[in-house]
Amino acid sequence: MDAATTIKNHDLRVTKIRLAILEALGDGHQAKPYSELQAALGEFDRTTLYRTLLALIDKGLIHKALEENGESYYALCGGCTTHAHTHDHIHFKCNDCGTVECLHLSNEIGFSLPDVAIDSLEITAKGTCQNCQA
Amino acid sequence: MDAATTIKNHDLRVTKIRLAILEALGDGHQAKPYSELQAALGEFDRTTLYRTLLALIDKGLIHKALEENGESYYALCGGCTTHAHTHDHIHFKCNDCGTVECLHLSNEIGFSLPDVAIDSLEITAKGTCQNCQA
DNA sequence: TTTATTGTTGCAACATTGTTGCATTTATGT
DNA sequence: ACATAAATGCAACAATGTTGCAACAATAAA
Repeated sequence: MDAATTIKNHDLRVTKIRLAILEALGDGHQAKPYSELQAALGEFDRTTLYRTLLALIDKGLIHKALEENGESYYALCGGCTTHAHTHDHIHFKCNDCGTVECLHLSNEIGFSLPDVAIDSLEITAKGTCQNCQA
Repeated sequence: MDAATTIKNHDLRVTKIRLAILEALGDGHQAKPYSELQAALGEFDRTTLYRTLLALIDKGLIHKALEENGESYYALCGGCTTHAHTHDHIHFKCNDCGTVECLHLSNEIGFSLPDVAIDSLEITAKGTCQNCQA
């Protein structure tokens, strides 16, 4: 399914910046920092980028993978999960190259905490990715 | 051990704002958002607060528990772990009251990812805390 | 294809947080 | 009490978040 169709299917109009953002987020398993999106989408107004990201998140096309040092990382939802907003994956950041990836978990993570009811989990692992391992 | 001694033991001079921050962070298992610290420490310059937080993190007295919506949450290290920067706990945020707590894990979380070497893990759980459960 | 309308965009403006440099003040050892 | 290195406060600027509003464009209907 192409990007335009995806956008339509999520109750959004097909516009230049929306196509551009989906294209900028690439193959879908890698999260891009805001600054990189801003640079790549320099032709559009900053506010428009801001609101478009909100809209895409709201409609379930993308998600905020993590926030680090005041910067947000965004990634496609489709690349990670079948159902939007069901993120059964973790985020991995390579300390060497800085790449942030959405990875599936082979095994379920199960643990419980006393006295609290857990709705959702966010897991960020840091280390060295395959490319950066000697 | 009182706050002043703790500060000294970490190679920092004992100053008003440092004592105030440690006091503001309270009993140690609860993380406070920056805005709350800023409000509580309004008598000090914003830059001083900023640099003091950096210093306390650097020396291992506090840690940044999580970042959410562009806001950082800080908590005492001592309340969570014996050794600074060894955070064998997760962060739990209550969706109702907004409280962020550092919680110990009774069981170890073990999982592996193919092709990457994991150095550290950050886990944030969201749900309902004991107080907010009907 | 033209029109209507509703969503979208760009601009201006302001708030908050992060960050650095520098002069002044303060904590601490001697 | 004094010297000195550390810590603070102030000014200034960058980046991101956020809102209002007028202009514009994507879509559906005529």
